[in-house]
Amino acid sequence: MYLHLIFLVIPFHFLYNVLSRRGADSMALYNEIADVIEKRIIDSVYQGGCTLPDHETLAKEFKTSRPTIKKAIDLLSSKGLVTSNRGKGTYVLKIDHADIQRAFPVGMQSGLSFLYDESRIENKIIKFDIHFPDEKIQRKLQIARHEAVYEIIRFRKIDGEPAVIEHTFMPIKQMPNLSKRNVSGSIYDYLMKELKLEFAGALRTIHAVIPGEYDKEFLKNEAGDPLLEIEQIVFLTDGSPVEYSKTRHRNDYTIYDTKFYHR
Amino acid sequence: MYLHLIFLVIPFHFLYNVLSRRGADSMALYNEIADVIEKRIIDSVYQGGCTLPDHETLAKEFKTSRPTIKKAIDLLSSKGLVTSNRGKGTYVLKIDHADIQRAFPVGMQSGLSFLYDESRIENKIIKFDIHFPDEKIQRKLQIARHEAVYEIIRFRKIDGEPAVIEHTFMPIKQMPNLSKRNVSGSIYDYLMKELKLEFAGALRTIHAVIPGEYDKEFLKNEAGDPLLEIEQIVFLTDGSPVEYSKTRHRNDYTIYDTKFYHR
DNA sequence: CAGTGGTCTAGACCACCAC
DNA sequence: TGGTGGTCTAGACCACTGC
Repeated sequence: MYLHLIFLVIPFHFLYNVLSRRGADSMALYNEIADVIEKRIIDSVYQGGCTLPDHETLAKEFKTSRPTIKKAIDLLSSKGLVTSNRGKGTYVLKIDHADIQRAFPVGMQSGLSFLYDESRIENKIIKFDIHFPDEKIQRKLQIARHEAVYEIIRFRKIDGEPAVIEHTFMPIKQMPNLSKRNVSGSIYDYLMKELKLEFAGALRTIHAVIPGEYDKEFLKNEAGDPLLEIEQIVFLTDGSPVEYSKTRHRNDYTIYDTKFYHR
Repeated sequence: MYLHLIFLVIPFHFLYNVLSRRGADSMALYNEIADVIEKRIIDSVYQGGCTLPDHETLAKEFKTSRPTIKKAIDLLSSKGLVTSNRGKGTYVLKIDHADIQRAFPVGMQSGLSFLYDESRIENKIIKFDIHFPDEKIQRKLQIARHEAVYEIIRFRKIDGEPAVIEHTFMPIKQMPNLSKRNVSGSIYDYLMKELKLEFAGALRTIHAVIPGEYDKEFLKNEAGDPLLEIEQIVFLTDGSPVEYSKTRHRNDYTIYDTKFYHR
């Protein structure tokens, strides 16, 4: 009888965790729940302009706690799918599904290697150099003037069509043996798979620019056709900058790169 | 003796909440903590490339729980100030303070009213019209073809210098009495203060465009000088779109509008 | 007043890292 | 093995909304 009582006292969440252990590679519960709710929104189970079920109800349905449901909904809110109002409920945004944003992958510069199959991309190296950084590069990469950097200019085509020009500075200390060969494919493939570097994020600034000589020569840019330039600093998970670059895009290839939801 | 024991059993967090009640207008605790930590980063109390104290330590310092500290750190992480690594710690990004991102205010189109004092902005209304929406506008604003919209084209100067041209569509149902007078100042001032509309967020797309006739005429744009166009759908807190617009910026005025941190 | 989302707690278990 | 961040719980109190 005594043992029986003790057994009943084991908390439910312990049993839950043991029975349906979240594996190493599996997503967090709040992530899975967010995905399910997102699918329901896309399938119009929850329709634009209507409210989601309240936290309590969702918590019961997914057999979890309110804070976990809250976190899932916060994710959807940051993606621009729903908006929460204290006292009123969480509304689904009315938006054409074709307009729902696509993520811009971190640390992939133009993101070409992410958006297109490797075989469709063609790289041409215009410059590959090592030298000491000027003041601006020192500041952007937070390095001293005696710490050398690679300077790389690459020109990339998609399906034979001119797409982007990248102008990149990277400190040599994090990748002492970078070669022209590494650079001829996806630099980030090399940095991630070979050097096992891990990326924290990227700070990006976007502007329109007047085509210069390189642009006209390589992008086959019509005179007066504007280019979109993305300037970025990419950071590693230890907080240090690993790249400062400017990437010039022909306008028709940039649409997926520049969609954001702002709260 | 019995009463004494009961008294000790009152949970600490209850006492804490009663003693230092978070007021109606005051920020959430995790927000205040994030601000304190951000200030320490800016003051180099926590330096770029170094780790923050661990969650436990911070929780003790701020007399709060670990999840609250975690939420504060997540905020800083999404702003691009720190990056967290399981097993290793939370690192401060090495970045020049001048580069730290500025927020782009929601629902303010170009954000001019936010960035500049009202007195420095000059508005000229080029078009103010009511008509039925074409298919694209129906889709962007998620309305039926019989629901009329305002079409507004405005040209704005800062300190006498041409800055932006806005081309805006708004459903009349949410603002039946919009007049040319409301539009001559900040539209959002009117929508927020008079109509008490509340905004959830904005979905934005950015691209470079070739100057058209309006642009050349009003922005005094040099031939071939590119413009940055921000296309956006703005949403209310009930999930309905309230604006679809395209805003063309002269490049030199856009720098603060287009800075983002991506994880 | 009931119902909603927003916040916070105290503690637990986990995965991952470095030693 | 000890320390880190990541996740989750069960429950609590709050502010805000709308009846």
